[in-house]
Amino acid sequence: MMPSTCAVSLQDKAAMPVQVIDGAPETLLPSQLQKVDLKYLQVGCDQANKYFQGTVILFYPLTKLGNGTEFFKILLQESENSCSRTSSINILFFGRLAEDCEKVVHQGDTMVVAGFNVAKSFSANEDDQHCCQLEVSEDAGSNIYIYTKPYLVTTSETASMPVAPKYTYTPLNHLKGGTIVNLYGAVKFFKPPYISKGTDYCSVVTIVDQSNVKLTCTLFNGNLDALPKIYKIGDIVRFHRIKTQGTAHTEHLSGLGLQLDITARGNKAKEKIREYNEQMQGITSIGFASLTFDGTVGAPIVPRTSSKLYTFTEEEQKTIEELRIWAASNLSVFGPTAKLSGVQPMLFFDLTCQLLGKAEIDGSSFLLKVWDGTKCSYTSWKVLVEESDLEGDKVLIHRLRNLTVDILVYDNHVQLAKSLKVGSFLRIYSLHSKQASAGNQADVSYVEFHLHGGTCYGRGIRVLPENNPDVKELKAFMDSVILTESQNVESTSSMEVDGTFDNLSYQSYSERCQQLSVTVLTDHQHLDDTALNTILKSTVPQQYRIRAKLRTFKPQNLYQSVKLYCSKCNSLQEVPDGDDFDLILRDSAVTAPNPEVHNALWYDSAVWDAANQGQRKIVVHFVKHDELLQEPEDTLIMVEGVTLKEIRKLSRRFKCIIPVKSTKEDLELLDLSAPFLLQGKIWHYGCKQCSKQKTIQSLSSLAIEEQPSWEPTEIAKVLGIEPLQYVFVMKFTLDDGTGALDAYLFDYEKFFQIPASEVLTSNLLQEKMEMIMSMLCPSGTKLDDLPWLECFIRSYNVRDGMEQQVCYQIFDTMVAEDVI
DNA sequence: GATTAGGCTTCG
Repeated sequence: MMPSTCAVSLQDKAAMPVQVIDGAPETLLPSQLQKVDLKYLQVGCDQANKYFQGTVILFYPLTKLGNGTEFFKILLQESENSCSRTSSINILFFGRLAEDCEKVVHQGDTMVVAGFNVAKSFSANEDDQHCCQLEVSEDAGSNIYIYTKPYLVTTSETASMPVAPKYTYTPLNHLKGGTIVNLYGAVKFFKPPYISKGTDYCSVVTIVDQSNVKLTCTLFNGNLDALPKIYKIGDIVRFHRIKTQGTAHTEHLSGLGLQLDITARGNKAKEKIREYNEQMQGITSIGFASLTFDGTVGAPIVPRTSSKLYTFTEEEQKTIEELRIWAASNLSVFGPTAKLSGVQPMLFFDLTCQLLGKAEIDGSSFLLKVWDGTKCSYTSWKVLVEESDLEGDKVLIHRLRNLTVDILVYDNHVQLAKSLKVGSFLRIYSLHSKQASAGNQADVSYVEFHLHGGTCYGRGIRVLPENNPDVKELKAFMDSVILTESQNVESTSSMEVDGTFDNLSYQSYSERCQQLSVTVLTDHQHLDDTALNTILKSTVPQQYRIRAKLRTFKPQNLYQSVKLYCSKCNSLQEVPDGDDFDLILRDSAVTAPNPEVHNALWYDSAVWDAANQGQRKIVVHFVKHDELLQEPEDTLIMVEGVTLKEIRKLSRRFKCIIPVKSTKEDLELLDLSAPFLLQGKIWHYGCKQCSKQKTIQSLSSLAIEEQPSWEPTEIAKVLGIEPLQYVFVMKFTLDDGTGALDAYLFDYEKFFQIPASEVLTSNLLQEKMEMIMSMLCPSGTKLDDLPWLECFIRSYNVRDGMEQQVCYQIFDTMVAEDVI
């Protein structure tokens, strides 16, 4: 190959059909050669001494024809756009020329084709492609000159390249339909790239320039990066090779020899060419390229592009700055951006944020957990999601839970949302902050964040690069937030007992806290914690997972926490103490036993004289089974005339004891202030309000059963008694630093793993419960040093006369096993 | 190898 100098004539190089020359084409071409204009190119014209010059837009793979001849095809765009609607033409290479050319040609090269045949094109189906094609081969004496990128220079090369770019830019008021043009404009409106229903990404961009004429461009590309990187209204764009379609279009068809061609392609083609909405529009055509610049006046002029090669001159810098200045005063660039702290309900706004977590909700909705370093001034909703479905750093999400908002994106945005990487910075356009409040609590409202389906108003999501100035600013702010936050964590951790936390990461600290939780959830583990202040502001009823400390509890005397509860009338009552029972027993002992009711079919009766107690007689009725007495430990007895001391003694021996007294006709239960059944240390009471007592004879139905189990519930049932249940009722004052609330614990056995029915009669169980409470809430301890409790609570309304009150109840929670 | 969308807020 010849050295790349300019002082070489074409004739000297004629022996080499494909030449690569590093220089400007005009300086090398002999004067006798005439440049042809596509406008005047026709089949049959004499093409001797003619050459065509264009830019390589596209080339196809080298192939072999049926006869074995090498074949290569490129698309050349006329270097100086003649404003005709045909600006490009196919060049077909045959034989050695095809091979040689394929080896050296690059997209963007300028090519001069001399010595060609003109033939009718069978593949020119684009509106801007010429109906003819140029055929070149060695046999035809063709010469190809390739000028490597004389018009395409990078900014760094600008200084050393004396060749000025030849691009011309059409002002928007000078646009004609059906042309391929280069444009500058300020972005007045845009839709961030979204996945179209076809095969490409689509982005709609409306630009405007100093002529105040706007043009809406519909841009397609299979490669997301090839679409303009517009981040906000007011950005400046430069489009190369954009095709216009519009009103003036049909006028230009005449005289170009295209009318016939279109007719030949039928009505469908006509339909396609017809303008949309009688408006000029821009559309991507082959070779479309764009540069995007920040629209801020005075900001560095750094083009955003995926292309490594692009022209860029000082003159263009001037154009951009002029457009910036014009746009600043003529374009409303105040986008509806907002920080979370400034979010108002019922608003559409653009949010710049970082993605912390994501989760698929269903086919048409997707959850994004984001933050922007500020705290939403409204209570924002939390979308329930299985923890296992949530992608992201759960510790970080938990840590930033008060600064994080949940956004649901719908329909067409789901696919894009799925592809987002956790940690990336996003701008979410036209995000809807929707106020929601539930029913009777209109004053307690919260904000939901939706990115509705569709692309109206530019609704969509765009990933911002890390070097974006807004992202840089956001990151710096977030770093300061994290630092402040972690200092708070440090100060908390340094108070921890062993003092070894100080150098641990937040994650270790968090894990340690997790371990230190003295309670565990028995369900709902997948739910996120909700801050107490959020709960206090939220509608009722709802359920939450919380993490809080037990500041104090009531009653402090733990025996007072055990109550009797009727699940039928929801009443709670104190557990009568032994003295009450003793009095009732003494009272009933006054009534003499009735010997007439002794020894029935289903029980045997035995009478004793109470030692040293005068007239008092003790009667024990042994309930039989299958007409036989059972072993004492399986036996139900009914007793008359006993004292508390005696009945306790008996209850150690017999499985079940029913205290009774005699009437004239039968035996009957004592007053329901007394237990209707004693089983070991457990005394069973019935609800005075709900019980409808039946006769003692009803017990016989149980006695005849094959294996009478003497279950208290069954005994109660046949006797018409509504049994009361032992429950722990306590009030926990919980505090998580954001707020405090009183939550009731209403527990039969689960929370403490101690049956409420047994605790009053067991010193061991009482000690155990005291120990547990001293673990949950050690007395004389500062809040910071208290252990964490993981709890599940529900809110509910309680009507007290005219007043309605919100209450909270702990459930599905138990004391951790290692605490017990 | 054409098609996609064609600005103008919401089911959730």
